[in-house]
Amino acid sequence: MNIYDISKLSGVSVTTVSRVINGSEKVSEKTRRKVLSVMNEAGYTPNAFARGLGLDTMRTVGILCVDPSDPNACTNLVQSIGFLEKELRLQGYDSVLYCIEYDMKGKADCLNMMLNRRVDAIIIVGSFFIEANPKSNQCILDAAKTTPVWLVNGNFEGDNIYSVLCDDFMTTRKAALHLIDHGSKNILFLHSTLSESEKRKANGFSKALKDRDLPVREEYIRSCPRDIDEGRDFLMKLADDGLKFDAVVACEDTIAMSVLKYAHARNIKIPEELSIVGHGNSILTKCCYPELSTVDNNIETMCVSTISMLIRHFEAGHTPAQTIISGNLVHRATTICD
Amino acid sequence: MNIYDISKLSGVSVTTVSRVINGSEKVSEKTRRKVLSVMNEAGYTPNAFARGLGLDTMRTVGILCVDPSDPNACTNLVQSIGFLEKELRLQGYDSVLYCIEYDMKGKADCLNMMLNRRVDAIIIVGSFFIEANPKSNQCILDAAKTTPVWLVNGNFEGDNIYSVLCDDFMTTRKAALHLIDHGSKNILFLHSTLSESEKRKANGFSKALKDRDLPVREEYIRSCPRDIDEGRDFLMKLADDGLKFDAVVACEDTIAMSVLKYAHARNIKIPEELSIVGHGNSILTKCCYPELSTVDNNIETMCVSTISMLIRHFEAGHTPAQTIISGNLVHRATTICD
DNA sequence: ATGAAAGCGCTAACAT
DNA sequence: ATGTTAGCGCTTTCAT
Repeated sequence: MNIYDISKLSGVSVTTVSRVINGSEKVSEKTRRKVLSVMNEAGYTPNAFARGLGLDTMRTVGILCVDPSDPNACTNLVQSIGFLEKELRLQGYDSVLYCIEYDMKGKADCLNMMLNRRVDAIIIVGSFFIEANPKSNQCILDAAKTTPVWLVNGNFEGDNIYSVLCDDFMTTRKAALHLIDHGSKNILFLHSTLSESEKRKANGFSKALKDRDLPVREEYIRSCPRDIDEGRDFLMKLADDGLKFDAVVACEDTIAMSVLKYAHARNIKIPEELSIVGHGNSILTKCCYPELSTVDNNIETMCVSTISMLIRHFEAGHTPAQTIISGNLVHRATTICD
Repeated sequence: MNIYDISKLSGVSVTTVSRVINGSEKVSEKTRRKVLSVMNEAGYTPNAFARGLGLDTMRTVGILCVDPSDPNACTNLVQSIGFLEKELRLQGYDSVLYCIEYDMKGKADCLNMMLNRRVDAIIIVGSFFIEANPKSNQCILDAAKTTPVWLVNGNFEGDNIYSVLCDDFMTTRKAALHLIDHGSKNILFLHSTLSESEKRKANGFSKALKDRDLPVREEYIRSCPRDIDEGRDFLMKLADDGLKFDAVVACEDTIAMSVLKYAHARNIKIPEELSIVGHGNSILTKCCYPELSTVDNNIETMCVSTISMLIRHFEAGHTPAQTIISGNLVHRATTICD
C-alpha cells in the first residue's frame, strides 16, 4: 500500500495525497476528508524511507551517552537519556542511542554510524567524551563538519559544536566554602578520570581554599576508583597512609558512596567527624545512610535547554556556542548546616 | 557525492559500485581496489535513506522502555537499555529509544512511531507494559501484525510476540523459603503495580508459605509506593496499624530501600529483627546500609538472549515464543545466612 | 565480471 | 485547488 494506491482509491493525484499527509492548506476540506478516510480505511502509513530520501531527513537525533548497563555509570548522565529522548519526541524527533563504556571504545565508530545514518544532530552526553588526547577528539570535529554536535555537560570548542553545561566551578567552590566555613580544615577532593567537568570542579575547589587563605595541597586532590568497594579500599589505604581529612568533596555521588562505606568500616561519625558532599543529586543520595548532601547540577534543565536550542538551531540556523546553567547545593545529612 | 559520482570517477557502472559497497564476490580484485580507493578518497558514504527505500530496512530496532530519568525507575530495567543497545550494535542494528513513564502515557503512540519508522523489530522492556486492561494491550497485538515484538522480562501471548523472562516464581519462592527456614514467621510481600512479573513473584511467595504449611494472609501482600520516602511512611503506617512483620520480600530494590529507611527510623535491627530481600541486584543494594540481599534476575542474560534470538528469528524466520532464565538469591547483609 | 535500466515511495517545482 | 512529472540514491533483475 503506497501513495499511488491511495491516490487511485480516492480519485485524486499523489500530490494531493501528499498534501493531505503533510497538512498543506491548499486542499479543499472535501478532498481532505475523502483522502483521510481512504488512508484510514486502508491502514496506510507513508513510507518513512522514501520520505527520508526525498527530504534528506528522517527527523532523527543520535545520542552518544554513558552506558546505562554499567552499575558505576554516573546516574545523573543515565537520567539525561530519558530527559533528552522525551524532549526530542515532543518536537517530533526520534532518538538513536549509542552507549559507550568508560574505556571510550567505539566512540569514533558510533559517531560514524550516526553520520552514515544521516542524523539531523548529534548529542554527546558527559564531559568524559572529551578526552585529554586531542587526537581522540578529532572524530568529534570531523562529525561536526557535516552535522551539528551538542555537548551536554561537556565543553569543547569547534565549528558547529555547541555546549550546554553546569557552572561546576562556582557550585563546587560554593560547596567547598560551605565546608570550610563550617569547620572543615582538611578537605579531600575526589575525582575519577579528571574529565573537563571534573577539572572545573577541581578549580572551583582550589579557588575556595584560596578564598579562605588555605593552602592547595596536591595530596588532597585524588583520583578514586569508580567501583564502590574499590573506592572504599582506596580511602582506607589513604587514611592508613596517614592522610588526615575531615571532609570530602566527591565529583560523583557514586564516589561519595565509597566514602560512606569507608566511614562505616572505620566507625567514623558523619557529619561530626567527616562531612561529605557528592555531585549529581541522584537517587543514591536517598539510599545511603545517612542521606548524602550533594551538588545538584540541574541535569534536567541542561537537557531541556539543549533540545530547545537545538530546535531553534534547526529553525534559525544559529545559536550561542555555549550555555551555562547554575547548580545548587542540596543539604541532606552528611554536612553540617545551620 | 552519490553512487553515480563514484561510478564516473572509477570508470565502472553503478552496479559495480553497489557490488563493492555490499561486498559481493562477483567483482574482480582490481576493480574492487579501484572503487574502494575512489570511495575512500571522496569520503563517500552510501545514503542510508536510499538504501532503506530499496531494501525496506535500515536495520533498526525500536526499544520501548522505562524512563531512565525517573529516579524511582527500576534500575534493573534501565540497565537493560545499555545491554540491548550494545548487543544490537554488535549485530549491525541501531536502536531507537522510546522512554515511557509509569503512567504508560504515550505507549501506543510510541509503538505507532516505531511502526511508521519501519523498524525491523520492537523490544518492550519490563512487564508493566503489559497492563491489566486488555484494551491497553491491543496496541501491542496490532504492532505485532507487521513487526515482531520481543518482551524482555514480560509475558504476553500473541502471534509474532516473543518473551524472554526470569523465572520469578521459582526465585521468589526460594527467597521466601530461605527466610522461613531461617526463622521468619511473618513475611511481608511488597509490590508496586502488581505487573505480570510481580504477580509471578507473588505466586512464588504464596507457594513458599504453602510449602511450609503457613497461611497466605492478604494483609501481608501489599502495594508500596515507588517513592522511597513515601514507601517509608507507608511502612510506618503499616506498623502503627498493628501489622507485625519480621521479614520483607520486596519486588524491587527501590522498595527495599524504603524498608531500610523505615527500619532506621524505628531503630529496628537488621537482619536480627527484620530480614529484607530485594529484587534486581542493582547498584542500590551496595549503597544502602546494611547492604541489601537481593534476587538477581540476570537481566544481562535476558537481554543477550533476546538479541540472539531476535537475530536468529531474522535469519531462520521463527523462534520459540518463550524463553525462561533462572534467577538467584544474592546474600548480603539484610538476611541471615548460614 | 560487468552494465543498462526499472523500481522502491515520496516530495516539490511547475503547470493548469 | 489540483495534477504531471522529474528527481532523491540506492538495489536488483536481466542481459551480455
